[in-house]
Amino acid sequence: MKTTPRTLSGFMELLPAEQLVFNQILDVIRDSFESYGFVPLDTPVLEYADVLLAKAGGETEKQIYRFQKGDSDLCMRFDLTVPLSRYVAQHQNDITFPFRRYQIAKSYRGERPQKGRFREFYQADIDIIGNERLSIIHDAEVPAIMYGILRRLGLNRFRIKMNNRKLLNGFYQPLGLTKKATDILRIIDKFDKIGVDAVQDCLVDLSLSDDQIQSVLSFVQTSGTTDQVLSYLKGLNIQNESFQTAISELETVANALKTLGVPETHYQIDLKITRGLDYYTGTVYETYVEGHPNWGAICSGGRYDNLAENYTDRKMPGIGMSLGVTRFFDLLRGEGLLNFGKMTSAEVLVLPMDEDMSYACQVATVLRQGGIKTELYGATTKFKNKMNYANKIGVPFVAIIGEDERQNNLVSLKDMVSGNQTSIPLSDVVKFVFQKRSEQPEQPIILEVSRTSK
RNA sequence: GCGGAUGUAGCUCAGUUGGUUAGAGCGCUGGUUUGUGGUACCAGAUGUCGUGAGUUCGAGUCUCAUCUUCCGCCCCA
Repeated sequence: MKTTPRTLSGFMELLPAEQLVFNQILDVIRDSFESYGFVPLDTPVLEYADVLLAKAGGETEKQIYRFQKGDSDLCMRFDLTVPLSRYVAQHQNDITFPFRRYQIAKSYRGERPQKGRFREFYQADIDIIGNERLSIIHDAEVPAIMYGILRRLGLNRFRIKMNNRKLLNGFYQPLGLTKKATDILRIIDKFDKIGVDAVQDCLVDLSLSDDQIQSVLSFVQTSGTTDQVLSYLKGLNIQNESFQTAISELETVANALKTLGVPETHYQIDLKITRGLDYYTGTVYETYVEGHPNWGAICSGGRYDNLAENYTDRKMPGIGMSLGVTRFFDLLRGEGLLNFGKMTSAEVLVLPMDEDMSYACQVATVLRQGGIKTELYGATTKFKNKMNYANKIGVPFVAIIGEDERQNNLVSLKDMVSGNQTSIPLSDVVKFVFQKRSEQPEQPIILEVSRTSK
């Protein structure tokens, strides 16, 4: 009896064509992060349980993968932010602030798998950590990076929604709702999902007065352009330091976003955005893909005053955002919006006609040394099968190597899309491939999200 | 943790009130084509019907149990 090959539920595994696209996405993210001067970080998957759970509440403990090995009580990381705070606290004397790090890595949560929810998943995190203070400009810089990434991936119809936690604190205090603010925010967070009526019912259950409910509902439902929302907020005339600070911060961030290259069509102030329950203390973001409200936020984050408070007395404010890559990929794939095609990373497949491989090897070496990803076909089979292989893996060019080519130091290069075949001297083949490559338009990774969703 | 579904070929799925030999499309293999793939035509292979028990002359089909996967809820630090 053979063991049935299988993987754990909630652990994504991809076929070659998909994995290539997934890795392209990771490449774009990594390259974008580095273009803004972020440094890579790679913390361990396993950490001491008491370190990772220094702050955690009940739900975290339920979902975390935790086990004993010898006398050690170990946990698998459930996000990248807690390890970051540990890292920053541990190495604070060796780090130069503001510390800009990115980390693209897997995290683990033992929750019930569902659509777009995995037990092992990639997150792409960026954070900027300050020492005692951190400029508000970074609150605009971080979402600008995420905007750039999504655009580079080929996504156009999305919007980064933002809010400010100080605004919410400042709003609820004069209403006498400070104690209930956490519960209210949790309900408001579901607004787009459950609708205004259900929200109202929930607020009634919290025993808010009718006046309070009306105030809350009309506040969170305020929408419009950035300027409109800002003037609405100013017009409320709430004389509360927190509230006024928030307005000024939102205004600063909105203005800075423009100069950082994010068009107004792609961000907006949305007073329904709350993000989590504690932890965040200033700007908060959630990014939604238009036409896919059921996807939820694909990329979110915000500002926190005190990143490493569980590990050190030093106060380290930070701003960060996280893109859930596994989830994002899975949702895109489910809608058929990913551009799969190739099953190889090679640009050229060298196909020997006969069993004499020496010239074929030479051709492959020339191509590789010229910076062209090249695969050498080694199996002895009928020529038709070799071409069939080339077709299946989706390689753009095939270099056919036979008696004629060998005798004359030529390469017969076939363009697998057009079917055209050209005989080229070996010395020119690298230049020729570069030429062809530059003539082809770059394919977007994500196909335009244009269909209307139901 | 609570609730609802699902399981038949590699994949997506049909399969009648229980009836004798288990079906399609796609994919796969081979051929038409021995230095040229995609399209077309022809041929072929592939199943413990999730698993175990029960009812029955007879179970893919009905009953029970169990496992798997999926979808809501909770939660999302």
